[in-house]
Amino acid sequence: MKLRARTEISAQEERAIRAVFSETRRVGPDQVVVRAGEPVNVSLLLLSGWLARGKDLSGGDRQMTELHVAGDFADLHAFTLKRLDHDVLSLTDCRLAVAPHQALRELTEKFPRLARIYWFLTNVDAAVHREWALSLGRRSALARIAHLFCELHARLDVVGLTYGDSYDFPVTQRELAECTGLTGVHANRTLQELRRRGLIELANRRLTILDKAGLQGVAEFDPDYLYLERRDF
Amino acid sequence: MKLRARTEISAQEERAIRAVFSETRRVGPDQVVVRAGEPVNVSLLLLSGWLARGKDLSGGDRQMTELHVAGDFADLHAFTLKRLDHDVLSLTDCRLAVAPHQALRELTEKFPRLARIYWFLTNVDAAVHREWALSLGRRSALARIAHLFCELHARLDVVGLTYGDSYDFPVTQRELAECTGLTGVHANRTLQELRRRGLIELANRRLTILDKAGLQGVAEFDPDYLYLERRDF
DNA sequence: CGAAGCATTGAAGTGCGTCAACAATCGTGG
DNA sequence: CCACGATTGTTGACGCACTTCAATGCTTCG
Repeated sequence: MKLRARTEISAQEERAIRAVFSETRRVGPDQVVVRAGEPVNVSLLLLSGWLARGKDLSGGDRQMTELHVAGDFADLHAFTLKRLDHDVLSLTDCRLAVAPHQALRELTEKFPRLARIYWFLTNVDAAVHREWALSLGRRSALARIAHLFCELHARLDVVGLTYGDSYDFPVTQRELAECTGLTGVHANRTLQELRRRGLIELANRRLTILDKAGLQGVAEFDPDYLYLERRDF
Repeated sequence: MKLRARTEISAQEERAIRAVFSETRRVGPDQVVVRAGEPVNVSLLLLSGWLARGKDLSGGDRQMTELHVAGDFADLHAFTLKRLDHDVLSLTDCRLAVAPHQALRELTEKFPRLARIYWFLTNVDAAVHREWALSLGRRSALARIAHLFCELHARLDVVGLTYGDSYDFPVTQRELAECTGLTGVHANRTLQELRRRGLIELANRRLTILDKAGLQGVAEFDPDYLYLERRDF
């Protein structure tokens, strides 16, 4: 569904893609799904739930580098890297489809177009990293959180997980702070400021964007970096 | 040279790679080499000089997302993305080799192994982005700059551009600040603190690491994220 | 040689961090 | 179904790392 939002996938390609996944796996919340540094020979497609990628410093501080939702190939880059420089963490219960690298290698050799599509997906992840770097380096706390909420709405919309201007947001304030380079306390105060301005509602793990133009304005959000438009490969 | 530092390249592969580049181009310092959003159908291998990738906010603030040195394929990800979400900027005089995407496509279809190698290179760029996100989100100004100096030493070493513990560093303090999410003023003060601690020397666009263990300690630098080890593809 | 960019310094301000306490909610076992 | 501990969210007081503004000297280069 996520691929078809961007390009045509033939029946033959779809069969080949489905054949890559050897099994599905379930993990509970707050698990280390893949640990940094360990050799990996499979990649994980997230079917449901939320994952995060995060790097730790020795002092205990953690920086998330991306959030993943259903449809995301969470560690496809491990196909070429063979180990990860960060942990993959489950934020909720998750269902994962497992793609052995050997099968991915055969798929991409047989279907160079699919290789380009998967390569593209990892490059979009890199584009998300760059946008986060811009947030972390130059945006205020208010704009960082606003921007993240805009990004997630756009990405969840692709896979049909938005309900108008709202979506499930099962991320704790501490985790949100770990994404935005803030402390939990300040993330809390910033959320309250977003509420006070009438931009969002956030309660019971459900986020509603009350003023989309206002939120996007605060964030200077422009979805170009998500490369959502349809295209040839 | 950069590829051969990591893996074997056969004579046949080398010929095919060389044939991809159609021409070389020169640009002066402080030029926009590729502008965000514009369609691109070539990628640029940096032969000499320094490039940066940067994103701007409306207020005039700029965040660099990566620095590039000789041997780097500065916008290889454009091969799959077809436009960039950021500008590519020249910091110095640069020589660039131009790789048309059509030729890259033929190369990667004919040599799936080279496709994986190039895919790998873009994924290493993403790993650098993640490390920068960790710096921007969680490291102090001192650690951010120290970390960048460690990263550049490791990367320049691969292509033979270090002289022991020093290397040419033609980056202004303003540009350094744009990389590290600081103001120029604070980058200046932080550099002085690094000098005061006897960790570095920086003068005449030449950086010398006086205390490598000390600098790496301040930065919590671990080169694993650069994926420099030799490997099969 | 002059202008423009770059590096440096000082003084003052602020956005976010830290510490600490408490409230609300969740999850789990009895 | 309730009890209770643990996690999450909220609030206040205070501190500090970094920013802002402004001025001055230093390079660089046409």
